[in-house]
Amino acid sequence: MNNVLSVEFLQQASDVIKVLGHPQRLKIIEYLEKGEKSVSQIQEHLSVSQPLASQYLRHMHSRGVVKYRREGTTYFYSIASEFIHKILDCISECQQKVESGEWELAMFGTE
Amino acid sequence: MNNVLSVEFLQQASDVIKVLGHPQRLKIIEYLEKGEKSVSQIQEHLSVSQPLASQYLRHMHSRGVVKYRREGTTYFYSIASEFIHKILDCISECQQKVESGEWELAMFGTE
DNA sequence: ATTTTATATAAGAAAATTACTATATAATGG
DNA sequence: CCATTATATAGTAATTTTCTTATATAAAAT
Repeated sequence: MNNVLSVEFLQQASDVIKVLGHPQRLKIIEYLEKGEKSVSQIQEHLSVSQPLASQYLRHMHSRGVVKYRREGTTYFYSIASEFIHKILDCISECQQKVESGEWELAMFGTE
Repeated sequence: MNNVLSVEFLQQASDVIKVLGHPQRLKIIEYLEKGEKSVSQIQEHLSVSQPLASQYLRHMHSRGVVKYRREGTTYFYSIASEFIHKILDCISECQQKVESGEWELAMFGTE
């Protein structure tokens, strides 16, 4: 618990976390929690253009956040890492606390 | 658990998560887990210039990630949100799994 | 073979982030 | 009052990210 994060781990973890620090990509992750989805499903779910959806997924894939399975011309994407599941659990839990008024998320934010 | 994250929450959560998607800022958070620290302590811990440390902290403060307490000319920063504690727990836990070989963090990454 | 469907890739403009240098503020000690 | 200490703020160049438009690929259907 009091383990010091190594420099290497800090870098790797940041790269993965950065993927989630983006509303649309976070929404994709949340959507994929329900199970694998095709690019067009994801595209519709986000209401973005096809290349943008594809670009999101390529980006997420290159960071080890999602993986895919191909079936004909269709690509089914899914969450690649247990780490992502854990983080999303944590975020969902947080939302519940925030919605119940127990926590606040943005307390300052008057930059 | 199957709760859908709201658009508003997605945006807010992303803003907070984005703060952590940066090795130096993540290192600050980790350091602050031990308790409040002054700017100069943080500066030394990261080996960065004073303005850069201050800028990191201002940035983190504006996103509700850290708070501060003033004592004379010294500012003591600390973690502002339970959410951050939770996320860091999650990350630490992940590091342990990764170090033990149970998980992999970056599986693809051949962009 | 040609067209259609599903998705990937490329290239570039616009916007945001990052980190630097220089300067300002505010409390403290002499 | 002046110097010092601790930190904040401003301005800015360099880099990175983001999103758009245009084009390519590859399987499937006609």
